[in-house]
Amino acid sequence: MSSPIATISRIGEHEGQSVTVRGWLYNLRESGKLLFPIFRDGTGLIQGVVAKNAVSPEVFDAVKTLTQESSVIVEGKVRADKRAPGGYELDVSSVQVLQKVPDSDPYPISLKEHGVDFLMEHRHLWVRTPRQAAILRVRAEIIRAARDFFDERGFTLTDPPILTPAACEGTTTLFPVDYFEEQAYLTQSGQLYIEATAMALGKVYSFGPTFRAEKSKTRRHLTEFWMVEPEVAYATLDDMMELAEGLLSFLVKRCLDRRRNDLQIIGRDVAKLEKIEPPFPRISYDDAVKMLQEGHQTGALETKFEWGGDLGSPDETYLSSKFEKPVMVHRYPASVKAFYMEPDPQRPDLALCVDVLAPEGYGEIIGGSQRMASYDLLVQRIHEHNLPEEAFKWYLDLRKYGSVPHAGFGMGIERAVAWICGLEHVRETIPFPRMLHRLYP
RNA sequence: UCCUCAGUAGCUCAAUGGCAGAGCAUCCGGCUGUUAACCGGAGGGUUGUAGGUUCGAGUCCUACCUGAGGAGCCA
Repeated sequence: MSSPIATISRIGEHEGQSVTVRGWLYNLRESGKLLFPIFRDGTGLIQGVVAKNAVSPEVFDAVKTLTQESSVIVEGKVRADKRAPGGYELDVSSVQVLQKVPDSDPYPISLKEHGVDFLMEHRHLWVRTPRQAAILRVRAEIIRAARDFFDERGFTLTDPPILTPAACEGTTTLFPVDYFEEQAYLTQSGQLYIEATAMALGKVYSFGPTFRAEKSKTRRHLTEFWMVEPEVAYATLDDMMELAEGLLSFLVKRCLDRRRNDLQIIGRDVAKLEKIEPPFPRISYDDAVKMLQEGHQTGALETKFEWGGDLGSPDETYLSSKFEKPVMVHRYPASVKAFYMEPDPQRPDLALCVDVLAPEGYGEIIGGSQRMASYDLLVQRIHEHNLPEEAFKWYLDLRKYGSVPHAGFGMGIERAVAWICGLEHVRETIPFPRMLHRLYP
């Protein structure tokens, strides 16, 4: 193979030249003495053409007997052709088969439809299909964009620990870990720790995995997922809402700019994404309750929503369906929210918090709040929630030594990817999803 | 934890209580422009597991296992 190695996504740069493509056989069609192998290299697909009278019998035979996903290095001349899916074809001159998938044990994932369980059981192979690869590229773009967003705004990345001594919020179920014969847990949020680094560096963020041992079985849940969490000293709830709408708009715009082709492969209606720009609608919890009660009267919602409760999944879906942009619901009753949230000075029964609900029924993708600044009130809340004060001693220190108003939020990467890609389920947004009843592969 | 649904060929699915079937994949043959190619042929089965009803169970009943969707909780 003497010709230069080409990348399929940029094969057009080599039009008229002989190139080497290193990849796998995606599919093979034949018509008599013509073979149409389609190769993939991780960046795209290109159709090869092999005519029996144009190559040696060895080359023709080698391609003719190729099986799906066999690894091959092929050499050929790039030619523009309107009949080809990518616009270019490869006139194959030679082929080197690295490993042929045996006839006796063919590649399990065919080009036909498959069931969810089968695909999940073969996730290590499923990621090779063009649609899954496109989703993973969009995920990578969203992660890169999120980091760019915060880096460009003067935030410092500070990584919180993954092994923690106690629950951060004391609400959800944690995965226990034996830590040298001491009980430890996998983190469910880095928030408490980045509150500490925010007091050191001003504007910080974390990006890392989080773990929830909840027995949730829905299209929105994973037991292991990734979160981006900014935390800002001297910031208020309003600052956070502005930051959140800025972040989401930035992520969407970046995907439209750089991953439009992948969104097309996935089948995303990008017209809906084009509308995502600031400002986002802001509604108070009180307003949300009114809307939900109207929804019940018109028959759109089964149960009547009473003031004081947390929003359920159908409630979130209903609210978000009323807007084309993400909607920010703020100031929930303090009783349904976490212990560390600052009360609204106008109405102390409310928490200065916000949930951002993505449109098209994707539900909550961001949750944030202004954090409690008062030492005494925080101690009181820790007791009210029956949390061990000893474990929060260091956290209380932050209120003892130069306490300031501060705020932050967390965005679930997988939910954001699911929304931007328009997916039915978050399990397709991460290479190897961890769910209830799913630890393999 | 609760509710609903589903387990039949490697995959996707059929089969009124009466002989276990099709498409795809694999193999063989045909076709010089195929687009999840097409046409002809071949091989491929402990119907999730264990019991029960029946002359006879993939089908009906009971329990269990596995998975999916939803609720609660959350990002």
